[in-house]
Amino acid sequence: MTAPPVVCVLGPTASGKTALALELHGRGDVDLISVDSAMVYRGLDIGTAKPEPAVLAQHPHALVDIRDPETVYSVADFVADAHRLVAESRALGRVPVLVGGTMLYFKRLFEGLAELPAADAAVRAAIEDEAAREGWPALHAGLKRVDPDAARRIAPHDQQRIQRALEVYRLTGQPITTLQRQSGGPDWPRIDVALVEPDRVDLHARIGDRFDAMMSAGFENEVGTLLARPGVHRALPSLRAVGYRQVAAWLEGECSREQAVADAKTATRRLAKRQYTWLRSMAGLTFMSPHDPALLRRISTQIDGFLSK
RNA sequence: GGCCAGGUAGCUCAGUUGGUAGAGCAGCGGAUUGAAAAUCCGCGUGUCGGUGGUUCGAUUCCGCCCCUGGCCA
Repeated sequence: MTAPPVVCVLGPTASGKTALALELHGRGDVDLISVDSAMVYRGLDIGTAKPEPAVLAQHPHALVDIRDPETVYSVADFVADAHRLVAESRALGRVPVLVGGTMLYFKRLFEGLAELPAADAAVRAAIEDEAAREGWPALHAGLKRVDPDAARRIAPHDQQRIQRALEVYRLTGQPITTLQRQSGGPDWPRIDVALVEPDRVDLHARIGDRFDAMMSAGFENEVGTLLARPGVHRALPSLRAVGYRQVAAWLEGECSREQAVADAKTATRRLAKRQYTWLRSMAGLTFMSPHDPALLRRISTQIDGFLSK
């Protein structure tokens, strides 16, 4: 018997991925695995467009609600979790369906993640301290001395990447560029689908309407509840997610509600734009429209083709 | 109907003493290896309301028309 293929459904925010996932799950031999850096957090529900608990009970999604919002989930955590879940699923002869919009997670899952040290809070704090005094371009210049290749591809104000590269160098004594060479992806047979709304204007309209609906559904209370947790603060990845960041700014008096709503919609549109950029850069994707009436059948036929081989 | 103020990028506006125009926001393109819904890099996208006139040349000056807002009737 051939091992089942791995189905990957990638799509920008508000593109209809969840609806497709639920339909695919109806096949019966499918295990859903979420690829979403925000849905991993418990308590981030409305703002992440997470399916209702009743829906999740009927159509279980792995990697949803697996972390508290005061913790950090990383691409390395995801890659490890996804490998384990995919292996478990295929060992049972079932079809793993990875669905989501966090393109970096897909990219690193497909191409492999180098063996690098995990984030180190103390080292990061030290680097941030230096940046506050000298500015990121100064740290970038320092990076240039130990890892010229990294400095060349990282911009002088790209604080996140400068910080990571310096962190890895301080922890290992080796340039991140050298360490990143060792990586390779799994050799699963894959069916990769990019679910993309053909008209960006329509997507923008949907994003606006969806955020308004989130506000009507009590999104500000959700953010308020999160902020009330003792360990939660706005610098956390969970609270920096689109929508959460803008509403938190309003709730803490930095802007009006109206401004927060407008900013949240803008941030969502920009997120979608970056997701389109990822999709265009990734090879081997089959682009499909969420409006395609034969969408489910087309994917299902491909899965059956693999299974009958 | 009369008077006044406006009409310049998707929006809010600046500007050109006459040489076809630029900011902010929005938008678009790109990068992406343990925070990625993050973090960065790049790009003005325009019948200067319309139409005649003056001029070598009009978005700019003049006439008429249209539209918007305000005041007076």
